[in-house]
Amino acid sequence: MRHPKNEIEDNLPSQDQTLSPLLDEDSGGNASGIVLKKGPWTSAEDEILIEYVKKHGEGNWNAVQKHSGLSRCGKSCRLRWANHLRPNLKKGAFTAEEEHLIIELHAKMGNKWARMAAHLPGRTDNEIKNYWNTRIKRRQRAGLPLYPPEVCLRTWQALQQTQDSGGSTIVDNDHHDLLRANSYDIPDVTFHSLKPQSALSYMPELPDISSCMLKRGLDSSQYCNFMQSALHRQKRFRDSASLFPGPDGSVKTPFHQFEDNSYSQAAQSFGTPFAVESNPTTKNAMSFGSFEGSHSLTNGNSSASQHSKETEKLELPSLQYPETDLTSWDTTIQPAMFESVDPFIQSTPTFVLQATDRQSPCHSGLLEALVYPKPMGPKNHPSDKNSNSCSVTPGDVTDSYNMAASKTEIDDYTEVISPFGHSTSSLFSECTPISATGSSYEDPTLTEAFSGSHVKSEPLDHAWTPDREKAAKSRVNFARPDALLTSDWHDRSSGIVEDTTNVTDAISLLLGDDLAADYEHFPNGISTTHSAWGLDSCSWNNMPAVCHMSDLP
DNA sequence: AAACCAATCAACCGCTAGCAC
DNA sequence: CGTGCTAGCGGTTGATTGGTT
Repeated sequence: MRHPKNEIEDNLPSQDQTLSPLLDEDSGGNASGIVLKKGPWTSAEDEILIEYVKKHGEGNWNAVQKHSGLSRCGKSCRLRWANHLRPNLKKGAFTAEEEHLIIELHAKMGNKWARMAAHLPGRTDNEIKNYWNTRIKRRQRAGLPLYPPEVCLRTWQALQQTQDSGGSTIVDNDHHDLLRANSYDIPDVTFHSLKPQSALSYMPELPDISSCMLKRGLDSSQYCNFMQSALHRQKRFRDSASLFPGPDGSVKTPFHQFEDNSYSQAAQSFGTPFAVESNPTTKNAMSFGSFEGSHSLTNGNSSASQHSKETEKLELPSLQYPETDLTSWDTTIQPAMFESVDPFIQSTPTFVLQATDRQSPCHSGLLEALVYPKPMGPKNHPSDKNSNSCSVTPGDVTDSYNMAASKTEIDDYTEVISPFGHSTSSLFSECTPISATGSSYEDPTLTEAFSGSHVKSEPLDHAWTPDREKAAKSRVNFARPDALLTSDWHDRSSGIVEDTTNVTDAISLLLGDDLAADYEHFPNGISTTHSAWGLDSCSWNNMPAVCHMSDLP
């Protein structure tokens, strides 16, 4: 207890306590006219409650006051017992394992604190909730993504697995509904590849992911700016496509993978009307609040009718799954994270398969969201510009695009800026462990660098050891977008990624061709040089298991 | 030393699902 | 089926603490 004032009152609540302003006015009183106390509990009250529960057991909380004389409402008693008095409660800070588990669980469940608490023995929903809210604040300030990238990827992979297990790219209605309940209302989009063998119908469930990522990683203007800019680039590129005719006269541009209507559909798939209006001058004309009918920003708890105000609330929901999908995590998250033999490699690399084979823009969207986490929070002040290479604001991005109207011009940029104001190099390092010396994903120095101010960093809770480093090197780091595009892991994925232009196309679609062009500068798409991206450090991937997801009920 | 600010935590509030009647 | 009660959940508030200026 942190209320010494009350600790002094070591006995039953005094009269002036019960008459204090903390008195429960509305529940106040009860049938017997006893005024119920509110506010901090005293140790004396605790003892009474403990005694009561010993005698009568848990439950029937409203009877506590009746039987024990405790001037507390049943609700308050239940809460006090559940959060502080019941046995086997674990006190103290969360361990690294617990924190990691919370992150995983939250990625899957969202703000289902009670359900999360069920997976953390000795912890209460309140504790977890407080921890998470603190974490949100911290990471917002630091401009860090809420989830480690690999969590997003695993979630995405699990999602894909769920879809694929249905034998169709079209998600079953139930799942679809569940996802939609937490996503923007984004129409399914069918993309047609020019290549007959890869013609596909892509029904992106990604919106759930992307919307979540958006919700947590991008603010509306940034995202809209980016999408508008990207789509504008695509359109512009298409318009000038004759400049790059292919051998058969077709044009190998990312955009030409899509039919014209797909263009606007693609934009619509992001819940925006701006695809049709590709004029960049309208870039700020919309906000997330204009997503009519969308209720996803509210964590899926609000009806579609509650829209405007609530959608503006800062809500950082999850890559939510129906809990029935826990099984899908068994084969994806748990082994990849916790076991030395990485089943990510053993299993079907769903993520890459879909991302590449289908040249899915939505994959790029996920990748995009993963690698372009928006520096959230109010501390995007000008000083940030000086902190590191994150030197362009979202608004500047569009400008940078305009300035970089040609590939040649782009080549002059030594540091290509992501649509969200990150350099292409920094954006990766922002998402991934950076230093070979063991700096974690939550490296405080990074935190400071990104935020431009000193903030409390996330705990360096993932101790790095040489053994872990070795183990990490033996596997693909899925936290790293580049890892998805490189390594012999590709070869295991049925050679699907042999044509890296496909990947580039997908990325190009999202990033815009100029950024993708920069992307192409890297061997195999993105640098495979471990040191360049800090692949040596992989703390998140080496978290020991608290429990396997397969053990979860 | 004082003022200020952010972080943390305990507790409350409103809402809802489940259940019994 | 409707009503009332209870337990539980998630969001929010407010007190306290600790760090910084």
